[in-house]
Amino acid sequence: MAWPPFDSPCLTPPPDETGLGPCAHCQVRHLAVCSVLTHEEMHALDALTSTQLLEPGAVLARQGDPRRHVFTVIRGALRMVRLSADGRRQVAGFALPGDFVGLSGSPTYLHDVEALGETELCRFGIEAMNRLGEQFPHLQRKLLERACTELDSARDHMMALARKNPTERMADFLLRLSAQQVRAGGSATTIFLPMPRADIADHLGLTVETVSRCLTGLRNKGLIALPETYRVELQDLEGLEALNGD
Amino acid sequence: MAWPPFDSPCLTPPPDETGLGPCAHCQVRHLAVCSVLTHEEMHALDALTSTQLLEPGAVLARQGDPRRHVFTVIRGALRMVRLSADGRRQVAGFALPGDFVGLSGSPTYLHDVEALGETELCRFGIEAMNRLGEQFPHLQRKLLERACTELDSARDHMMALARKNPTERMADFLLRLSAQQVRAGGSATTIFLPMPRADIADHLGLTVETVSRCLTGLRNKGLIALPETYRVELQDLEGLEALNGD
DNA sequence: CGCTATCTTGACGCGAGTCAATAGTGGTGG
DNA sequence: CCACCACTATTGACTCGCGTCAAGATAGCG
Repeated sequence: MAWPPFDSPCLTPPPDETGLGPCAHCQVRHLAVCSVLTHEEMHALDALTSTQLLEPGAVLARQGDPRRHVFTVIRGALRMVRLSADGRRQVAGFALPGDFVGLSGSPTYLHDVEALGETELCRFGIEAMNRLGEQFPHLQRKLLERACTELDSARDHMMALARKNPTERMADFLLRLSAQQVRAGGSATTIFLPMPRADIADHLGLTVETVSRCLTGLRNKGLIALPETYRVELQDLEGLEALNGD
Repeated sequence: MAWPPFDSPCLTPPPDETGLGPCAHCQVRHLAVCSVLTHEEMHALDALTSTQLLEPGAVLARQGDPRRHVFTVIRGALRMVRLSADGRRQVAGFALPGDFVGLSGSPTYLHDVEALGETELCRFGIEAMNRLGEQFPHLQRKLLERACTELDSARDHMMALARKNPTERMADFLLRLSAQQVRAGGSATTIFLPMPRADIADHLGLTVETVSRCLTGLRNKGLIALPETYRVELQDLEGLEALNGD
């Protein structure tokens, strides 16, 4: 399988000469749930986490496997995929740097979790996570906040799937990616797509062909440019927002 | 507007002769998040809650209003409705007895919340709720669990909206209602629909006509019976599950 | 340089939306 | 008690947008 060429900045932590643990140097700490912990509290975290490096396409978790770990994405991207018995595919979402993966009430994973491009992440055991949550109520509070935010965006997406046409869904998707990139300190208008068209299609409840047609449609209207297959320039944010509707 | 005839059992709390507060007598305590609190802890709750009775169609919250309260449904049912600028409508979900309404990260309500039939609920201020969460970490933990469960079911529903045909969505919906009723101690096969067809349609991303056609289709296949407009008999659970797919 | 996988573009058909008519249901007032 | 009205649900006929199928274009990789 061919993968989108990844250009994530290489964020190797600097050598530790401060006596602080690796978590204190974490490149995505300001984005991650761990941001609520003090330096001392993070020492407890250091003992419970390990970083993990995934090759493009590597499978982190398989739908149905016992759910033993949760993750924070440090670099790269993940996709969460559900496959039904008859082969229908749905991408529940993508996780970018700073995102927390694993908020679920199920004892087993409900999605395959796969790396898009080379991806680095931070792994916690679920048990450890729960103990940590009881130990540090503000961490649990932060997790609740995250869960609530994700609920809001899941409901937004339900609205899109239920009531928006393909072009509107595409605009919605691009704007969400843009916002996510801005939060991570990136550009609002130059978007890098870490996933192939098929993933976008399965995320938006469309086919690859329709995704392609929508993109060229938006290009022909002058709302976006497509300098490369995996890069989108948002040329008219207001136009896109108007399209997106509400 | 005409409303489905409600037949919720009348669950007036018995007179208090035990010295315990009203929360201890709550009819849905075993279903609600409050179930994790001890009798003593519930005294703190008694001081912060008030029950509220809504007429059919009453509006509890309006999309865009500042989000000041959260709720537990005691009797009846609520719908959460989002309306876009151009009038497209989506019902994000229904809340039945025991359900907690208000998990969100937004400072304003993202949905209209409206009563289906006469509905009784328990109201908490958000501030009070947050303080209570810090005071009782196991309550916050329970809220996190709820949020995670809701996330799972939101993602299930995303899969349905993105990849299932109308009949499959209908089967999925009926089975979810059935499961919800079982949890509340009701029958698995005799389902009461507290909402009109338009709400089902807007929940499943369909039109009223399609909902109607799907129901008669399922009836003609012998999977369900429709003794009344607002009552469904599930006559072949396995058949429905097979239809639902995955 | 050719192989393979992805993306794009085109032609066609079908399933669900739209529009319209009919049937049912509950509420009200004569 | 029944007639009427307003509203919801059901059913039918038609339309069209998106999925399906098929053919090229493009790009990464050996």
